[in-house]
Amino acid sequence: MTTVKIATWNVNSIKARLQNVLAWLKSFSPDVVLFQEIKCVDDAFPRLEIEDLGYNVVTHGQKTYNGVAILSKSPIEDAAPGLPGDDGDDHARYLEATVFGKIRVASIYLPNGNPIDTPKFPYKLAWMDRLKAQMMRTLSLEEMAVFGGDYNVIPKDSDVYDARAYAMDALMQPDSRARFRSMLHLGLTDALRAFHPEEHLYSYWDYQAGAWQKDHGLLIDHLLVSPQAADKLVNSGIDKGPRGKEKASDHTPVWCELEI
DNA sequence: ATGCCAGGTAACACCTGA
Repeated sequence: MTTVKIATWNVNSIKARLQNVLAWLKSFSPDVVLFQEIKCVDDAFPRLEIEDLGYNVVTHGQKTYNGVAILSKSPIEDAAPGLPGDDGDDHARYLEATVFGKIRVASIYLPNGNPIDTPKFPYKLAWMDRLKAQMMRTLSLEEMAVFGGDYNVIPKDSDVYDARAYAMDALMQPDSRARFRSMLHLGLTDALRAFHPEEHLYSYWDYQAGAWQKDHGLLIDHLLVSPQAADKLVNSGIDKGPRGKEKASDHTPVWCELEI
């Protein structure tokens, strides 16, 4: 039996976060990592520093904005950047690959969608439709799959410190939530919730207004796993450690473990 | 009602984020 620990983390710039990331990789020792918002082109990714810690690396980068990456202590096979159907969409928000020879993982940076009265919101919803279509294709393989990332969706009112404060926010609009639920209805399991049903667990705290100190957070980073992966789930959690460090990202890692 | 903070780019201001 092999235990595979898979974590997702929106690092808010890999270059600004490199020392925090290296320290976390050493101490937490995840086997697979899904990064979002690396905010750099592929050639600028600090690949050597991370490879020195025993990881293989694939990136789907972009200048200044977005950008996703996958790390694995195993070889990484069949990496596929981008979502089918996003012709003309130059946002680097999706990367899928196979790790440990048999687990298909995706690093997802779903569009934020604010403000909701601008084209950004319908862009978010259309992107969610394309993501769901890709999930269906991958699920049709009937293998272990983990779709992790910054979904930019607050699934329930109890996943935010003050639902009223976010009522008009794209992260908790009924249209956003319905699409998130429809992904679960494909047969995906929310890996965090499989072990942690408790309310007011967060993965993001704004830099502003002392949100971290007041625990004014949001739960927007999620790991959705296929039935074949759900059968192998043994644990999950949120590692709040990195959010409390100097020069922290505003997100903290969410993780799960599979016994394969 | 607005800005608060942080990062990137490019320039000493503006965009984006959630």
